[in-house]
Amino acid sequence: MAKLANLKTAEIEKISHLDYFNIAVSVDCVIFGYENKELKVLLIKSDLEEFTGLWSLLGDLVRTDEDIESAPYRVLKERTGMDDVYLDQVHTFGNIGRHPSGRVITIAYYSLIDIKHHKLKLTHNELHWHKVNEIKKLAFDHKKILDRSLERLREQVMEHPIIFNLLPEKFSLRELQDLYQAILGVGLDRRNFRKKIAHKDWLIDLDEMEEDVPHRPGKLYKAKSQTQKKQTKKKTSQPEARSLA
Amino acid sequence: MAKLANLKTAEIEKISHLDYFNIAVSVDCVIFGYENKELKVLLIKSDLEEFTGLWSLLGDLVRTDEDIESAPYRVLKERTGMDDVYLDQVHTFGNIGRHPSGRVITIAYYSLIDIKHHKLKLTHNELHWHKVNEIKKLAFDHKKILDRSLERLREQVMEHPIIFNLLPEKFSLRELQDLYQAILGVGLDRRNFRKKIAHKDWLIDLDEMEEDVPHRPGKLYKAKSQTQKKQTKKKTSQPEARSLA
DNA sequence: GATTTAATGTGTTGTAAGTACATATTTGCT
DNA sequence: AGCAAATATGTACTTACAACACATTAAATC
Repeated sequence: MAKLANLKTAEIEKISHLDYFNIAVSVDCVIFGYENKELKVLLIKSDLEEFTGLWSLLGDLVRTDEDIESAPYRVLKERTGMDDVYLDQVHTFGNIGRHPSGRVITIAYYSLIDIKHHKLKLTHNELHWHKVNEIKKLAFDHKKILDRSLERLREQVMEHPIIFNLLPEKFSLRELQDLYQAILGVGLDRRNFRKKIAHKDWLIDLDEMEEDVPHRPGKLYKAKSQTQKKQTKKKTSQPEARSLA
Repeated sequence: MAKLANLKTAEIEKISHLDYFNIAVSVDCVIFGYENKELKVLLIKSDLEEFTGLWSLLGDLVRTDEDIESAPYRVLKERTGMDDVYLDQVHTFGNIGRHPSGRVITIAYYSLIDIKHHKLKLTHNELHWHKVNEIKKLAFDHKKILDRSLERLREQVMEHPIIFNLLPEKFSLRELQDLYQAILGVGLDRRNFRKKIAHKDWLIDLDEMEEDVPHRPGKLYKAKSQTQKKQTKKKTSQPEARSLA
């Protein structure tokens, strides 16, 4: 372990192994779900004395033999049993004092899963879904991580077809709109919303109707897969003057 | 160092210190500059045998007694002598094999500095500015880091007044447009560009003119500071239905 | 079976932003 | 004086966004 990064060699060799291998690396997952028109996040009771009574995100130390991208998948798999999940790296947090037991930096990921579809072991774990809106305080710096992740989700959800990971396979436009509203925290005009979604080329009309609803049933849609995209589009937009907005 | 992250206590205690403190943490800085209508990045000759002849980003291991956000500032200060720089975290890279000497994950930052304004010790360091467009290969996974940082810069530069960090204090609209074009890699219509910039409330008209240019001189502007923003604006837009575009 | 309720499913119109494009003006240079 | 190379600004067309109204459908109730 002679040379690391871009330090000059002489500089490095004065440094013992332990001087630099003193930072632990963890991942934390902000697992979003959606239920009853509310955005939720999966939390676990903190097992640290310093944080008794507080909830925290699901995380784990990164193993020395796994890519960091693999770590959040492993956490998700272990905790929810799901392994085909949407995951996106948000930010890395590493202030000196963020972990009471030592120097631990954490790489935050957010994940979108369909609450109904997973099989949590909610019983023996102290694992619960919490309404995002009602969370005031979390263990560690996890509230800050949550806030940042929600901010990122709000940015992403506008431009990328990821929101469907929070819904069952078939859904109506009303359900989709309710979900957008829950995430963005605003009300949307139904007619404008539908127009905007319609020309995004994200949906497939299933020619099926909602059932067991106490009103006129709406049409059901499912998300178009990546490969199904842009088949109806006339041409690919060629590189031209990009907007500055 | 008994309990870490959210592992169950029993699980933790089987694990020795060295099992988990085996990952080193570094930061790498993608330092962007602008010169001769071209976007450039500051690189150093790699001092690793595996990468002889290749260039790499400026980086260093994170010290155990500094916040991770402080590390890139330290690197910038050491290498360029500048300490009032724009820095933004981009992404954390941590594949197992990314560093030939051991397990090192790196947190990437990009920085925007005014090439003319800093005082590099370009002589005794093997430090040089490279045109971003012409970079094909770098040491480590630094090409991937560069690509990702440029992508982020392109996103940010549209919506936030950060581009001015690449320019001298006073600049003309043509210089600004050239810079946008260099970053975005596209041509922009001069008249539309000016209109768009004009209503962004980012500039102060200095009532000065360019000098020593071999053509009609343009007006000079400087960037409006954050506190000077929105004074001319009529009202703050209140929370309403957010766009989905 | 007629009425009420609570949704779905369009359509229109005004405004703001984006795009393409043309002409006159100012300075330095020869 | 005339040319070269920019600045500076305006207009018409088109597309996206926001606000808003009405007819339709199915289930539940009377």
